Amino acid sequence: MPELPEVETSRRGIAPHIEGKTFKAVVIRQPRLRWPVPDSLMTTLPGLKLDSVERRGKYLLLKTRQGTLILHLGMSGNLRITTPEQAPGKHDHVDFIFDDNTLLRLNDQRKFGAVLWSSDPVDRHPLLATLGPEPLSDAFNGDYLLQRAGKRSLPVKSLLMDSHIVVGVGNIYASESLFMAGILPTRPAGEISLREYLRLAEAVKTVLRMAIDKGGTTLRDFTDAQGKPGYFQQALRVYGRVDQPCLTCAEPVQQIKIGQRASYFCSVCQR
DNA sequence: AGAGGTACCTGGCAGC
DNA sequence: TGCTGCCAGGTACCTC
Repeated sequence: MPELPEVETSRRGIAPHIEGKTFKAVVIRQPRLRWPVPDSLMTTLPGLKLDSVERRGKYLLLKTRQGTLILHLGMSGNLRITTPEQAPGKHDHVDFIFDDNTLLRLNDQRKFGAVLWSSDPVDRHPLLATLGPEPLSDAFNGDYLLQRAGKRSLPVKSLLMDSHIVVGVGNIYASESLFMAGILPTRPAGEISLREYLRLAEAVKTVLRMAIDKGGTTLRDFTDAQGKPGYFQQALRVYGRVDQPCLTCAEPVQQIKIGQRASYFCSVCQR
């Protein structure tokens, strides 16, 4: 799925088309996503003005004065700006139609995504309240990582992918950031030095910023709001490159499983 | 508290 | 061709 750069690409793609417009109708073709899509959206949303499209971690927040529509793209979700004349495809589960007939369409083959409504302040929603800091904020830095790692024994890659530690870093960018920082993904989080965590925090920021600049990574089906793929996959240094030469030292890139997820690294460049 | 595994779902691919 | 098993960008929830 969409990790932070892909969600941010979606946000930037949809925002200019829908901000300031008023919801006219909601069509729910498939309510069985990660959690049931609430029926009440069909009566609650029409007539509400969308003030802004924001992002918290991998959640998109469509804010109105009366509450916030929370969208999550799961592993395979996509948002598309289109029109009601465009017939829905197989996995087009929910449509949001605005007063000028602009249509925001959620497609999600694997149905791990979510569409929820929060009438309370959205940062207090149970899914958002316990999230870690944004990786591109000053709150995320080497000192913070060292403090959160404590004496924990879990692999540093798993720490980085825990949204309660830091949001937005998924399986691709965890491998890429650890490569850039020169740290083995298997190292116990509690045994990593401040110096290394300072490097790691900077690497995470750099990798995410570069990926956002390229419109995200498209491995199979991620596209932006206009249906175009991202281009960061061309810049991946280790992810998906098992047995291919390391771009720094030519040693073959290795693949192992960490917490059931494929993890890629160079055993020479990362220590 | 922390670590590890399972579950949700669809579809593509390798291997037999 | 068809079956089986495995894999995929996430993450809440369960058990130990």
